[in-house]
Formats: sequence, C-alpha cells, structure tokens
Amino acid sequence: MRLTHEQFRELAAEHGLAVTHQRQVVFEAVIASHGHYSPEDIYATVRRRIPSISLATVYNNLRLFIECGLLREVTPHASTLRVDGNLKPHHHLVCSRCKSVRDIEGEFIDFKRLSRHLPDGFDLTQPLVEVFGLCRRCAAKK
Amino acid sequence: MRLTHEQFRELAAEHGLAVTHQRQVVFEAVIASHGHYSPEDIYATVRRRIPSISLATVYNNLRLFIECGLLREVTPHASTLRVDGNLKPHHHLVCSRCKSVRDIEGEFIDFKRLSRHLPDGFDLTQPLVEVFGLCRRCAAKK
DNA sequence: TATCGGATGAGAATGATTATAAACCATCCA
DNA sequence: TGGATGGTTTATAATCATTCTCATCCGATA
Ligand SMILES: [Mn+2]
Ligand SMILES: [Mn+2]
Ligand SMILES: [Zn+2]
Ligand SMILES: [Zn+2]
Repeated sequence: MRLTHEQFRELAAEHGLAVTHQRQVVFEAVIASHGHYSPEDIYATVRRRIPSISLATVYNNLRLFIECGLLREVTPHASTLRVDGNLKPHHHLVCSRCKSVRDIEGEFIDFKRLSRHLPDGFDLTQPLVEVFGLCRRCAAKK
Repeated sequence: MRLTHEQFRELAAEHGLAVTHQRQVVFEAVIASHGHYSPEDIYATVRRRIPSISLATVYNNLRLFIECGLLREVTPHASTLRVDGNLKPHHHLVCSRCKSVRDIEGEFIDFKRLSRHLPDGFDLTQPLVEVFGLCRRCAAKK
C-alpha cells in the first residue's frame, strides 16, 4: 500500500494529528513493510528518505500512531519479565491497557480448525493462548 | 504449595541443577505466589528470608527455571517493541523460542464458550489472540 | 508574512537486564 | 573429616531499549 499526501492528510485530520513530513514517511514505512518490525528497523528504512530524522521522532510517532489506532502493537505485554508458577497448562487473559494477566479456564480453542491454518512444521504440542481485551477497570475509564 | 527440601532436591536433580539455599527459596517464592510477578517482586519476597540475596541471583535462577520448564514465562514475546501496519483484525502465531510472529487466519476461537469464562466486565469487543508454539526451525533444533 | 503551539533532533537520563570477576559453597573423593 | 573442584553468588559495571529535556524548527492559521 502507498499513501498519497492527501490520504495521509485526511487520516491525520481524523485523529487530530498535525501533518509533518517525518510523520508521513514513518507511517508509510510501517504500512509498506508487511511485517512486524522494531523501531530500529523502521528508523533504518526511514533514514533512506530522511537522513536527518532522529530515532526519538520514530519512537514518538510510533507511540502516537498506536494510541490513535492507526497502527497495532504486536507486543502488548508488560515490558518486563513476569513468571508463572502455575505449571498446569492454562491460558491467559491480558488487558491491553494496564497489562494485567489473569488465568482463564475452558476449552474455547478449535484445534482442528486452527491446525488447518498452521504453517508447515509449526509445533503446537503445548499450545498456549493469550486473549487480549480490556479489563473492567480499563474498559470503564476509556 | 510448599516444597520440602527433599522435594526440591529431587526436582533439581531431574534437571541437573545444583541445590542451593537461594535457589530453593526463589523457586518456592514463585510457586507460592499464585500470580504473575516480576523479578523485582520475587526479589522483595525472597529478601525477607535471605536479606543478603542479590537481584542478579533472582534473575539467574528465574531464567534457569524457565529454561528447564520449571516455571513459565508470562511474557514470551520479543522484549522490544514491534509494530504492525496490518489494520485488518487478525491473530498472531508466535514462536516461543525465536519470538518470530506470523499472521494467522481462521475462526478457531469459540467466543461463545470463551465468554462464559470471562471475568465480569471484561471487554472483548476487539479480541486479539496470540497462539504460542515452536516454529519449524526451532522445533527442529530442540 | 507574522505568530504560535506542537514537532523535531541531539544527546542525556532512566530502568531493566546481563556481564564480569572475585569470593563462596555444595559435592565428591581420599 | 579435609581438601580439591566447579558451579553459584555477590557487588558492581556495562549494555540496551526507551524516554526525557530543551533548544530549535516548522505547519497551520489569520
Ligand atoms: Mn498463569
Ligand atoms: Mn500481524
Ligand atoms: Zn486493564
Ligand atoms: Zn522459532
């Protein structure tokens, strides 16, 4: 996908964001990437078009886009290590906003259907699933 | 759950780990916690029993336990931010070892059944699901 | 074109985690 | 029981991703 200057201007207006050259180029780099990349990756790409851009600007804009819902965060966990002493296989329910984690019971995965969509050789012997949403408290605030 | 010295000794032997006092106390702290805590949290707990213990020891042993499968990591993503320009709702398949992320298609979640197990007020309007396993390459190595 | 508030860039600061190296100690064996 | 051995612990330094600070810049509006 390639955005015209005009399309990005409209998107930005919808979300109350000022239109700057850096912002447009960062956004386009992510959209065009078709992957799940890090800020450093994006930075490297964007520098080819704007050599003077700063890494902080990339971070700023990625955060901004994520908050607006213009981009999705692939790593929506707490940013620090958490460990679990519950060794019984179980799934987790995670709040995308406050990052709280709860155990969740129940057989709600259709493994037959899931396995049809797995890439060849992917090992799901001990499948773990995390479901993301908003906990009651965070849903109320929003 | 509370482990006797003897039980921990057996567990450690099974996994080829030396038995030390610090190691036992760290492990017990996690098992007893019934939650999803950070190394700092565990450190605070363990210090009540071993005031001289070092934070590095807590990190060392948590890592070790996770590698052995004695504990589970609640945050099995890459430790740095990743962004996704694909705005279409979709799910992810994540390799627990190399942290690679792939999009996955298909309706393999039984939301009716899932919602029966949700805590009251949890908002799943835009559900995201991550399925963890081992990619072909990592499954081959192991 | 002049003004103003938000955006940018360079570099410092922060915070989590890991690396280093010396002291320590669990285990094994004489 | 004492002594060697190698893995473990500790204190601290180093690293790395990310955020902060603030001076400068620039896009939007009139
Ligand atoms: Mn759990
Ligand atoms: Mn994706
Ligand atoms: Zn929440
Ligand atoms: Zn892998």
